[in-house]
This record gives sequence, structure tokens and C-alpha cells, in this order.
Amino acid sequence: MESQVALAQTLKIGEVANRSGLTVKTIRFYCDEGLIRPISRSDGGYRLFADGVFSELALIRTLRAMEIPLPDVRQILEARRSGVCTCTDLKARIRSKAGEIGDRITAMQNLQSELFALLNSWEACGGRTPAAAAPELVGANR
Amino acid sequence: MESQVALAQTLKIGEVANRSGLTVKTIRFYCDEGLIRPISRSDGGYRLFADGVFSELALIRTLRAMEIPLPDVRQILEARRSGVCTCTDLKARIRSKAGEIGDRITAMQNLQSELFALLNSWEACGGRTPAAAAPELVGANR
DNA sequence: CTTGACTCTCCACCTAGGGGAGAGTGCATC
DNA sequence: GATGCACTCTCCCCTAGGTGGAGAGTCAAG
Repeated sequence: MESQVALAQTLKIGEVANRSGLTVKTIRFYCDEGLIRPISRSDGGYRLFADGVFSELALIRTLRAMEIPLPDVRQILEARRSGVCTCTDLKARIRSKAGEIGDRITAMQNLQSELFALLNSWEACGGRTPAAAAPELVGANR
Repeated sequence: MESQVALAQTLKIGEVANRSGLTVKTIRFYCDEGLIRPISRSDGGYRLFADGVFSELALIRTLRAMEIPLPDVRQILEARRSGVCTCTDLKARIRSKAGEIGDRITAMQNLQSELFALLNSWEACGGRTPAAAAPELVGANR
């Protein structure tokens, strides 16, 4: 045992999962992929995590919400961990991703208006417009 | 070539790919999944398509851009092909999907402003150690 | 007939995880 | 010490929507 007297509390994977809201499977997967690392293993081989894992998982969540691929996320986390200032790099990435997201928003807006145009064109299509009667949406879809 | 009867013109997969902008692989895949069907096969087994495939592929593209899963796309195409008026159903689906897209646009806009907030908070870290920077991103996500 | 481009089928791989099997561990209780 | 139960381990297969390659066969021009 290490002499980590102060706050030597370690967490097993289930507790990390519960607190982070991720699944045990996912956390194990992130370990396998090298995104996070347990500070040690128990004698029986259980992964043991420190509190710091939660901020890393939160960062992973944010980055994943931007659809940054896992290898990139890993890189960012490694740099962050190493103490090297990744601000410039990270910020550049995020800025670029934010730009991409902007593009995607535009694309989706275009798609949406395309869809409405499509709906209108179908109104006039051959198949006997059913919208003459109340165009209630059947939305029970899904 | 000019003496050929224009009506009987069939297209091999490569030409369909070129004209539609999809890859040969993808078209083959759509055939395998039953989304489209070659009108026949050559003696050697080549898939032969009719012109009508392009409108189907265009529809597939639009639907896929909405992330409608392939089984649903297949259903829509089958109904369309069968002559049954799918306007009501299809339009309901599309309307519902358009709504979802609207939600996603909103989510993305939220994510984007979150990101800009994140960038600003990092601006304040002054280019030093990035560890434990921007703790507010932790809960803000999701 | 030969050549080269095209196409065929089959299988493996990708991302980001999820499901489950079968075996082992940690801890409280008897 | 023994038992019971929850937890965890590794390993393998599965998903969607394709992509890539291997090896074999086909088509059309020269």
C-alpha cells in the first residue's frame, strides 16, 4: 500500500459509474482505450479510481457531445494530465469544432426547409392529396 | 449505340454510382438491404438498373440525411413502389423528423454557446496549468 | 485472343459501446 | 472458518451504416 494517507479513498468502478452517470461498461471501455486510468488495482484485480476521475469524465462528456473522436479526446486528456498547457491547442480544437457545429446547424436548417418544400410538393403530387381534410399529424411515430 | 432502343437502357452499378454521387459499395449495400433493386442481372451476374433508381436514391439520401434508419427507409420505398398512397404516413414521419431536427438544432445551439462560454473561461486561465480549469463545464453538459 | 477496366461475392474492420457467460473478489453475517 | 450475495473481472460476440481488400469472373475494345 502506498503512503497516500490524506484522502486515500479509492472508488470501485460501480461507484464511479453511479456518480458519473455513465455505465460500468463505458468506464471500462474508456480505461481500455486509455482515456482514463485507475490509480491502482486491488489485490483481486479491481480497478480503483481517485476522485479526480470525475472531472476527467465530465470533460470527456463535453468533448464527446461535440463528437470529438475518442483518440482526440485521449490526446487532450493526456496533455491536460501532463501539466503541459494545452489551452492553445484545446481552444483551437474547440473553436474549430464550434465552427463545424455552426455549419451543421446551417445544414440542418437547410434540410428542414428542404423538407417542408418536399411536403408541399407532395401535397400536389399524384397520390390524391389527403391533406384536404384536416392535416392533423399522425405523430404517433416512433 | 444510337441504334439501341432507348427504353431498354440499363445501367451498371458504376454508372449509377457516378451519377448519384454514392459509392459502388454503398449502392451494393442498399441492394443487399432491400432498399433498391436492380431490374435484372446480366448473364454474368452484373446488377442492371433502370433510370428510376436515381429518384429512389435521391429519396434515400434525403431520408438518411434525417437519420431515418434504413429499415424505415426501406418501408417507405416499398410503400411508394407499391402504388399505395403513403403520403399521409410519409408526411407524418417527415414532419416528426423535422421536429426532431429542430430539437437538435436547438441542442446544438446550446452546445455552441456552452463552448463559447468554455472558451471564455479558459481565456482567464492565462495559459498556465490547465488542470482543474473551468469546473463549471462539469455539470453544465447534458 | 488479349488486355484492362469493371463487377462479383465473401470476409474483416471501423466507432462507441452494449449484452452476456463464466469465473473470481470483497465484505458482511453466521 | 464458512457461507451468501453483490460486485467485478476478462473474453467474446452484437449493433448500424457502411468501407476496404482478396480473389475470381465479366465486358468491351483493339
